[in-house]
Amino acid sequence: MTKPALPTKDRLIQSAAHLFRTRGYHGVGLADLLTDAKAPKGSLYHHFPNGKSDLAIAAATWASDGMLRVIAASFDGADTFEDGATTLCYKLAKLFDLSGWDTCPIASTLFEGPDNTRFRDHAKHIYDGWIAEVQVHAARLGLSEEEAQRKSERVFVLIQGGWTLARARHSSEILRDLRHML
Amino acid sequence: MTKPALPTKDRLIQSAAHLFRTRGYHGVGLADLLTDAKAPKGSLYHHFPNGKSDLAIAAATWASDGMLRVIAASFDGADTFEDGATTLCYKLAKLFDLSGWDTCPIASTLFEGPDNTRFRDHAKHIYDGWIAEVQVHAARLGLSEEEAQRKSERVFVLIQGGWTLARARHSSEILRDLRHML
DNA sequence: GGTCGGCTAGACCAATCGGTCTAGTGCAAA
DNA sequence: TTTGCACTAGACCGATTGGTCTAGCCGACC
Repeated sequence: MTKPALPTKDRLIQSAAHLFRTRGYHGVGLADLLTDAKAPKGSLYHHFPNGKSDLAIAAATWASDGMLRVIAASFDGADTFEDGATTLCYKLAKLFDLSGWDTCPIASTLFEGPDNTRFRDHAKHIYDGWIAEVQVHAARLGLSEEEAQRKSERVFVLIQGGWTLARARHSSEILRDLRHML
Repeated sequence: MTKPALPTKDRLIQSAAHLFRTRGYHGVGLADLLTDAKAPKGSLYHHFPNGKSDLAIAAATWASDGMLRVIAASFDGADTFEDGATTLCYKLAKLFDLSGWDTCPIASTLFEGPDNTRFRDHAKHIYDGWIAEVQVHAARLGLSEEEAQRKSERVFVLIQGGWTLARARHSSEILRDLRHML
């Protein structure tokens, strides 16, 4: 579960991303976190002066960067918007199976934090970033600006909802079926 | 926030549903719960021998029953499936605004509990119940069985994803826009 | 009137929570 | 070699956690 080659800060971020995703922000104690990351408490508060909440923000950002890469990879070789979106659904289905059927890493981390406005603002920022990324590809693939916006929001909504249902069912099938709802 | 007329058990369930929805299962302590419900600890463990986890299941069930009523009310007077689904979107948008922009009560309660299989199985059961309810109305309104299944799953996915985005944005607009994605 | 059981009431508990603080390590620049 | 700083290490803290347990209230039935 741990990667001894990585620097402490990165190990903390990745452990946090993983644990928050599976058990939620409040469901993870510092003890679990530090054990998983093989780091002492002092290191946590050195790298993240505000402790758990700072770490949660960093973990969500890190997870979001990964998602942005998946979106880019899905659309980069695509000929049409539908092709790209379909590839994205398949990639996420595979990711879902590999991850052990966890929740959306952003929602599980940022939707229940103590410092509500800061967490929620960050979630909004991250989600808007995903939609914007899809939108860029939509525009590049020939959609009008208005169409690009509408369709990228729809892709986000479908994926978010599909992921939730997939988690409840322990099956990635619905994620692949999303391609028929584009 | 509390309804002194209601019996203790119901007050506990409704307080739990409300608090779990806003802060998540682990984000709510028994102390908050009991204060909000104006009940002593003894009553909790009398009505729910397994404590917090039993209460969470009951609260999710109660919230789900409300959702089933909203679905039924939306489709009952509808002439077409699209009409019913559109009404549902509007009703949920209004509910979202009234609720103070909370999360889906099922996801926030059941997706991070300690006893993972029991909680997740219950979430699946509830979600499948919602989809089944929509499906019944779809069939009644003339859709073929296969179409009814596909469209009811789609409605669920859209609502679930839309709700998440609405929460991040603190705006119910996207929920109303879902009608264009049906 | 007595008693029995559903329910309330909250003191109490060990365990765990997030966070602070001091001491020490090890590398890099002077 | 010495100094300084980024970082590690974990003991320690008060507060809070979920849960147990005993005592007693109070209305219903005998």
